[in-house]
Amino acid sequence: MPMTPLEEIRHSCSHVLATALLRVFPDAKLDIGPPTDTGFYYDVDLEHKLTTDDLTKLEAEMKKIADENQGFQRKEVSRDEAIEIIKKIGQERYKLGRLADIPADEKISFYQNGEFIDLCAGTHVRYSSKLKAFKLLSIAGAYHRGDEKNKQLQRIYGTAFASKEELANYLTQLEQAKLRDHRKLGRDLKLFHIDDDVGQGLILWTPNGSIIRQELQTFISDELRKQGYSQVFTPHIGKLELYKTSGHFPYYKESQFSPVVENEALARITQEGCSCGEMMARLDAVSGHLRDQINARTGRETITPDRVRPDAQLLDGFMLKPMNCPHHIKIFASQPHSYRDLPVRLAEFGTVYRWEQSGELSGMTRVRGFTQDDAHLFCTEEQVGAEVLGCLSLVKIIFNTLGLQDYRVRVGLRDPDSNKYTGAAENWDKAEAACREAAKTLGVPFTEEPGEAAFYGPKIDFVVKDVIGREWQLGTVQVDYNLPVRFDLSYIGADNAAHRPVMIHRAPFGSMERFCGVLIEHFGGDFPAWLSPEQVRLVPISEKVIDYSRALLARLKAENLRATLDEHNDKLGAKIRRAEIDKVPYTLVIGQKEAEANSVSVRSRARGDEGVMTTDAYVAKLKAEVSTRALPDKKKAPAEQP
RNA sequence: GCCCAGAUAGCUCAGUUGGCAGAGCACCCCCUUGGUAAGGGGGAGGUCACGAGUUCGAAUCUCGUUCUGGGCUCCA
Repeated sequence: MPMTPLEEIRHSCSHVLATALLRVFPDAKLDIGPPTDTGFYYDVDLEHKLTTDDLTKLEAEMKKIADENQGFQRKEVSRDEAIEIIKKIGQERYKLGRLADIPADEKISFYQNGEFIDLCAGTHVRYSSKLKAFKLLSIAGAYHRGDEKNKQLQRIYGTAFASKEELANYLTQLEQAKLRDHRKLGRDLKLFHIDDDVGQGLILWTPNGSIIRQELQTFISDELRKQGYSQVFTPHIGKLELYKTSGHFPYYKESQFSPVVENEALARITQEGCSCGEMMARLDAVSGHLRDQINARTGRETITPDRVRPDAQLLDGFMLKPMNCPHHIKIFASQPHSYRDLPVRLAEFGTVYRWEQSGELSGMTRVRGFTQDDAHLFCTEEQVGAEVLGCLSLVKIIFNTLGLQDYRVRVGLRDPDSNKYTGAAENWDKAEAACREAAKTLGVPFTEEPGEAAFYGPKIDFVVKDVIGREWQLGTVQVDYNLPVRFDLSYIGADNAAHRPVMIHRAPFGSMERFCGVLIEHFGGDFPAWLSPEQVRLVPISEKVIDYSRALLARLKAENLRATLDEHNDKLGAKIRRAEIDKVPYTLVIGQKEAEANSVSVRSRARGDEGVMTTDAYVAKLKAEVSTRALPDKKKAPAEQP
C-alpha cells in the first residue's frame, strides 16, 4: 500500500536515522522503523545506552545524509536473496524474523539509500534532500514485538514535516498543549492534589475541584432521575467470596489491591505456621460447594478441581471493590422481581480501587482509586436493544452539554482466538449484534475492534484524546450475559416461570477522575460558569466602595452564586489580571459610579468588557447561564498572556 | 513492572572546578485610592526528595530507596 507524501517523508527519516545510527554505532542491531501519526521511530538493539547528547549527534549525522542527497532505490528479491542480503549486512538478529513475517505470496523488497539497505515494503521519497524538516525528540524503551517477555530495545522517536514552518508549528503546538495539561492546570487552579504520603494514583480533590465534581454529579443525577434510574449506595469493600462468585478474583488478582484478612484469621493462620504462599493459596481457594454451584450455573467446568480445598483450610478476606457490579447485583437479588419491574436501573457514584502498575499512573487519567458514575441495568432480553440505546443517548446528552465533539466510538468485540471470555457463544453473538445496531444509531462513525471486549460481554466505548494525543476511554456501555448466570439471577415472566435477566453496565463519564482530567484539558481551565469553582470575582476600584462591594458579595452568595471579593491593595489592572489568571468567568468592576447606581461593570473572561448593567439584570443573566449549563463563548484572541 | 531522564521556597527556575542557599511570581506588612492583564518599598518563607558512602568540607561526586515525567507492557 503506498504511503501518503507525509508518511513517505517520515518513513524515509526512519531510514536516514538508521543510516546515521550505523555510522555512529556500527554494532547496532536494527528492528523496525515505521512512520506514526505524529512522526517516526526506529527500534534498535544497542549495548551503548543512548543519551540526549547522542540524539544531537545522530540528528547532525542525519542532516549530513540529507545533504548527501542519497537516492532511495527499491530492489525486489527472492526470499533466499533476502536472507543473503541480511546476512551480508549483519542484521540477522531481528531482520530475519521480520522477513519470516512476510507472507509467501507477497513481494519482498529492500530499499537502499547510500551505504544503507533495509528490508522494507516502502514507499519512500526519491532523494534524501527531500528531508528538510526533521527533529529527534526522545529515547524510550520498547519491547521487541511489543511483548513484555522479549528484550527491551531502545526506541528513538522523531518527527518530520514537509517544511521547516510546519515542523516549527508542530513544536509550538506541543508547547501550547503543555499549558493545557490537566496536571499543570490542576495545580495552578488548585483543583486536585496527589500526595506521596497518601499514595500514588490516589486523588485528593481540593475545594475547587470538588465543586466541579459536585456540579457534574448533580448534572448526571438530574438526567438519571429523568430516565428512571434508582440511586443506591454500597460499601467500598466486599468479601472475597463475592468476587470468586463473580469471577473477578483471582482472575484479575494482579490488578487488585491485596485482600484484607481479619486479624483473628491472620493470627490463627500464623500460629499454624502458614507460609505466605500457603496463605495466598488459601485465599485463592474455593469450597466444593461454591465450585459445584458455579459449575452448575455456567454449565461447564468454570472452576477447576485444583482450586477446591476443604472448608477448614479456606480463608476469606475482604477486598477493596475493583468494581461495583457484584454489590448492585446483590441489591437486585435481594428481592424477587416480576417482568413488570424490569428494567431495574441501579445507579451509584461508586468508588473502586485497582492496582495499576506504577509506570501506568498519570495525573487524574490513570489512577488507583476512582469513582465511576456507574449503573447496572437488569432487563429482559427483548429490552436490551432499547436500553443500550437509552444509555447511548445519555452519553450523547452529556457530551453535547459539555461540548465534547472530538471523540471516537469503539465497539469492542471478543477476540475469536482467545479463551479469556466467559459465557455461551450464542449469547455473545446476540450481545455483539445489539451493540453494533445501537452504535449505528449514534450518527458518528465507529470502529469494531476484536479483542477489546470485557471478559463478560461486548461493549461500546467513547474514546477521547488528551492534549498530548494519548487516547483515554471515557463513557462505556457493556452488555453482560455472564454475571446474571454466575449469580443465578432471575425474574418471573408473564408465563409464571423464572427467566434470566440480562445486565448492562454503563458509565457515561467512565470515572469522575479521568473525566475531570480530560475536561480540564478540553476547556483548558476555562470552565463554563456552571462548572467554574469561582463564577464571579468582585473587583473594587478603591476602598471607598468596599462597603458596597461587600453588600454585593452577600447578595450574590444569597443567590447561590459562587463569588469572591478581591480586597487586595492593588490597582485595578492587577486585580483584573489576577482574575484572568484564575480563569474566573466574570469579573465585576465596582467603582463610585456603580455604587451610586446599584449596578456593576461586567467583564467577561471570554468577551472582555461588556459595559455596565444593573445588579438585578446581571444576577438574572448569570443565573440563567448557570441553570441552562451554557457553554462558554470562544475565548477572544489572547492578549499578552503571562 | 521494564527502559531513559529528572527531583533546590507554594509555583517557575538559577546555583561555575565540592567551600555561607539565590531570583522572579505568589504570600504578609507599609506607602499609594486607582476605571478593565503587573504602582512602589519592606518582610517572612529551605532537613537542596529520603538514606548511606567518599571528603577537612557535599545541593554539587558514588550507591541505594521513593516519587515525578516521556515511552513500553497493561487497562474488568
